[in-house]
Amino acid sequence: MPELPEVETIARDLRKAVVGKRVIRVRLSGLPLRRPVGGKFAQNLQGRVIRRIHRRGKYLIAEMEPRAFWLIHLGMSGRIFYPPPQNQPGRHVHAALDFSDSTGLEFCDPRRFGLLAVYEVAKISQIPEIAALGVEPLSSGLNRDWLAGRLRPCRRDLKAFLLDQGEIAGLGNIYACEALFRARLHPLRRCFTLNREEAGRLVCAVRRTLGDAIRHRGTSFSDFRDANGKPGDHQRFLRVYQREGEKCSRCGSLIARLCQSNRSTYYCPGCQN
DNA sequence: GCATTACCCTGAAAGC
DNA sequence: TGCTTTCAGGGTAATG
Repeated sequence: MPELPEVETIARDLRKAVVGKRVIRVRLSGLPLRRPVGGKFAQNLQGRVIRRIHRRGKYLIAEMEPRAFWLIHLGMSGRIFYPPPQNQPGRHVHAALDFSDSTGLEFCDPRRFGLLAVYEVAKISQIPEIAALGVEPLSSGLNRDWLAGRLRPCRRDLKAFLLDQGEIAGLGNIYACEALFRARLHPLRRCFTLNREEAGRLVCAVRRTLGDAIRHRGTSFSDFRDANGKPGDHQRFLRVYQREGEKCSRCGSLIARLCQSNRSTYYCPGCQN
């Protein structure tokens, strides 16, 4: 399930691989993703050259020339193959691009929660999905003062806040759980109850959790693979996620699980409060 | 206006 | 062995 570290890993791979390539053909499955991917999508990509690859939150953005932006969200199970696998026809391939140098790229998404779109706008910030995103967690915008200010009027619990892409862009279930563990904060704590010191702890925890995961090229359970088809390595370093019943590495209590917003939250009842 | 819930989807795992 | 059920979760619309 691609969150910020997984998307960043793919963005870094693609920067080396596809910048400068011209799209000459786009084939679509015709099946809808989060939104239908129409023929206009293919028309808008064909003939354009990939100039830069950006990441914002969990979105990949290919900056095209003449000016347009190709927006990609991997959803739950989206994968990008560069180059596409040779030996087997890809199942669940929803977009296949051919480049002018005879290479190609495929977007595959079994669960179809992903998103593909092209926007002919002047700036990335004019893309509606991007404009709706909150602070980038690895930027200076995420700091103790900013977070304390956002938490003060908020009555939600911390986990829901961390998952809100309009607040902090890029955290999903895995890294929200891990960051709360690292910050020693209980996922059910109401946001407004945090003091400045705790807000500062959470900022550090989010940054370090994401930074470590990027260094390990993301977390792979079943779905995530980088652009070359290789799994990430960070699952070996998770301290609470999917470790229900195991001993906490910090205090020895047993890791517990609860259900929040229909998602599993893993935490240590001994040292998160 | 804010917070919560239901829904979309398919593969993997569990249960029978 | 094979079928059915359950679970996983990102984003969004609907609901409270």
